[in-house]
Amino acid sequence: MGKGEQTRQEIIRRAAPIFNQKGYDGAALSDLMRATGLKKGGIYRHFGSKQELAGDAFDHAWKVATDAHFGGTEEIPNSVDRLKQIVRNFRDRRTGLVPGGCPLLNTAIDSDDGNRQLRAKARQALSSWLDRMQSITEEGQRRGEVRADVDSAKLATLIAGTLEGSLMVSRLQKKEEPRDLAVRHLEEYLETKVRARKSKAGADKS
Amino acid sequence: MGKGEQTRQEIIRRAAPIFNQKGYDGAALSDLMRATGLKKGGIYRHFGSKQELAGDAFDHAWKVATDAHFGGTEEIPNSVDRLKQIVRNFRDRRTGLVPGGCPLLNTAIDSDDGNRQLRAKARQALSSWLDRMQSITEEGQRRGEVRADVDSAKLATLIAGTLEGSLMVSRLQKKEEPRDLAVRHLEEYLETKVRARKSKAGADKS
DNA sequence: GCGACCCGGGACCGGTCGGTCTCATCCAAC
DNA sequence: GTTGGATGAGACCGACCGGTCCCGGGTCGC
Repeated sequence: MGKGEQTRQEIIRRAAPIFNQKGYDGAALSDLMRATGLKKGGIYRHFGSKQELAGDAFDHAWKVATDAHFGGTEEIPNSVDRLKQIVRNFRDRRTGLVPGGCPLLNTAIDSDDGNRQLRAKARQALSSWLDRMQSITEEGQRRGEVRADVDSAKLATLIAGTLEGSLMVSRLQKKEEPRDLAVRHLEEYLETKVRARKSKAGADKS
Repeated sequence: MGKGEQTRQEIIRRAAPIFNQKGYDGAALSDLMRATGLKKGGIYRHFGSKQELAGDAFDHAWKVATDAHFGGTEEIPNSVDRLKQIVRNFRDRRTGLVPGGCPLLNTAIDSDDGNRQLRAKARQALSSWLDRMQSITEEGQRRGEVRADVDSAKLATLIAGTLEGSLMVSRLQKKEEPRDLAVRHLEEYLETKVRARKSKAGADKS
């Protein structure tokens, strides 16, 4: 990686919190200049536009977040346990994330008017998140760990929505309780409505 | 109501969708001028600052929303039924609302950095919303319609968080399904975990 | 019919926005 | 040591920002 690419990555790393905290319009070039220590010329050498930089910054923030939430859960053998761990990570693994709250939530609201590119990125991020959870659920169904009557897409949507909503409430109240509450609620839901019962015979159809 | 006050209200009505869709910074005076048909002088005669107008616009949007969601539910005698109706209204009563999505969600994210005044308004709106749902729950407990072991504050927070999160997902996906999903989920939750069982004797402690 | 006042138009202000361009400097290859 | 591309500084641009102010006109009460 040459020096140019190195600088580019550094700009992205420094700019991501600004965009995540202030939104696209709120993040002025002057803010980005202060955060990076570069002047306009220095920044625009590496990015064709503010939009391009914002897009890369979102990708970075989202990658950091998903790595934190999914990382290390591949080793959990049981699908339901894995989903529960992912949900818990949402509450417990907050350090190292890009400051400013969930990039998806922020960008979704921020790009609700206009900003096509950012909106597309947010949509893609959401659907890839849902896909991952859906896949885990479906694998669990194949292995008999998840009830056959669970709709994997709906489950993923319910989890994502509940987590994101509680996150907004938590941020607004500056309290951790709402997030914790949502996590516990989803844990119980996963345990009682998603996990296949062990004892009862003939629960699945083969 | 004199002409001045009439104009003031008209400005608020016209400005509310702009702020709700574009956010505080995104709503330029030029946008507000176009929406109201007035020039700067005409607007600034009635409001001391953009902040003041934005605050009034938020109050208006929030009032419209809460009226839509709570309106008419006072007549429902059973508390659990009333909560269920409020939840359903969140999905069904979309017409007449200020365009741009939930003002609380938008303003909470929008004011996450800086903007103290708007943030305070969002916090107040949330807590008043929670309070109303909490009061309904507690009245239900007094009347034996709601289980005694339900934590009314936590229930209210869970409902609000779940609804808001699903709303964000719905808006991002431009689909109604996530919102419908959250409503159904909460309905079931209210029915199975909140409503007091009729049959079993000695369920409460007196 | 007159005077006071309420109202809105629109020129004007300093500041900041995103973006462009030129040029000095740095560093590495030869 | 020389040269050439990579790099970043910073002046500059037109547009637009929120906000102020004054003035003309309409509208009241009297």
